[in-house]
Amino acid sequence: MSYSIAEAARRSGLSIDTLRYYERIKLLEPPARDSAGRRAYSDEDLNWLGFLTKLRLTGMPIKSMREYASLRRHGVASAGRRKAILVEQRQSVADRIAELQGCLDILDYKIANYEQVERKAFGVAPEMEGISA
Amino acid sequence: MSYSIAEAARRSGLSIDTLRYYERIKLLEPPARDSAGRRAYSDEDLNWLGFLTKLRLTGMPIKSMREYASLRRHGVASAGRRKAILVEQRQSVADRIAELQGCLDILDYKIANYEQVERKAFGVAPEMEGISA
DNA sequence: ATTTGACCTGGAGTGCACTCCAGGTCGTAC
DNA sequence: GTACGACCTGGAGTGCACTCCAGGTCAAAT
Repeated sequence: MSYSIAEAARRSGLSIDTLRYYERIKLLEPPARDSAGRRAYSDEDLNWLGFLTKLRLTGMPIKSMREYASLRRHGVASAGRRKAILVEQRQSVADRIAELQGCLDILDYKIANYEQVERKAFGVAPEMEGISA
Repeated sequence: MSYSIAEAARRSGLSIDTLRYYERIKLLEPPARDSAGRRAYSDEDLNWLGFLTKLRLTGMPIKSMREYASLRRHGVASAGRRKAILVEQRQSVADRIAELQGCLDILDYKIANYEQVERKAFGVAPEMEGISA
C-alpha cells in the first residue's frame, strides 16, 4: 500500500508541513513519488514515522533522531550505536518520569493546601506556605 | 535573610539572566534593592522561585505560570482559580507520565530486539521490524 | 475549457524560553 | 586613585521545531 501525504499525516499524527520538513532535514528517506510527482509513502515509511513520533514523545531532540536515522541508513554495522542511543534515551525517560512523579507530589501537596483553605475560611494564605511539609 | 542575584541563581538553579528575565515578564515580583540598587532576594522570593521551577519542570508554559503569578498578586479571592490551574496541571503531568511509560515499553521492546540481533548474527534487521509485537 | 483541490518548491516567518551584549555604576582591595 | 568584580539597563540574538506563504503543476469534475 502507498499513501498520499495527507493520508500519511493523518496516520502519523504529524502535519503535512512537518512531514516535508522531516524529509528536508533527513529524518525521513525521501518517499517514492507517483506519476504526477506527488509523494507516495509506503507502509515501511509509516512504520518509521510511527517510531519517530514515539522518540519525539520521549523528548528526544531532532538532532539525536537525525543521528539515529543516519545510522539506520548505514545498515547493520551501526546497530550497536543505535542500541546505545535507545538505551541512553530509555534512561532519560526513566529519569524524567521520576522527576514528574516528584512534581506530582508537590502539586498534590499544594492542592491539598487549597482544599484546606476552602474548608476553613481562615488559615495561612497558600502563597505564604513553603513547598515542602 | 536576603540574597544577591548570584546567590539566588545558585539556590534556584536558574541563571542570573533568567532571574532578570522572569522579573521582566512578571513571573516574579521585583525584589527589594540594596543601597547600591542591586537586587536583594528574600526567602519568600526564593520559595516562590522554588515553586516556579517545579511548575517549569512539569512542562507548564510561561504563559500559565504568569497567570498563576498574577492571580497570586490578587490575593485570596483568586484561590479557587489558582487551585483549578494546579489541578489541571496535575492531570497533564499524570497524562505525561502515562505517555512516557508507553514510550518506555516501546524502547524496551526495541532494545530487546537489538539484543537479539547481537546474540545471533542473523535475523530480521531491526529497522525492518514493526514497533508493536 | 476552466475550475477545483491536492499537491509541489524554496524560502520566510513564528513562538517559546531563554541568553548574550554594550555600555555604565558601585563598593571594596591594593 | 585606580583596578576589579559584581551588578545594572535596554535591547538584540539564539536554537529549536515547526508553520506559513507565494507561485506553480497536475488530474479529475463540471
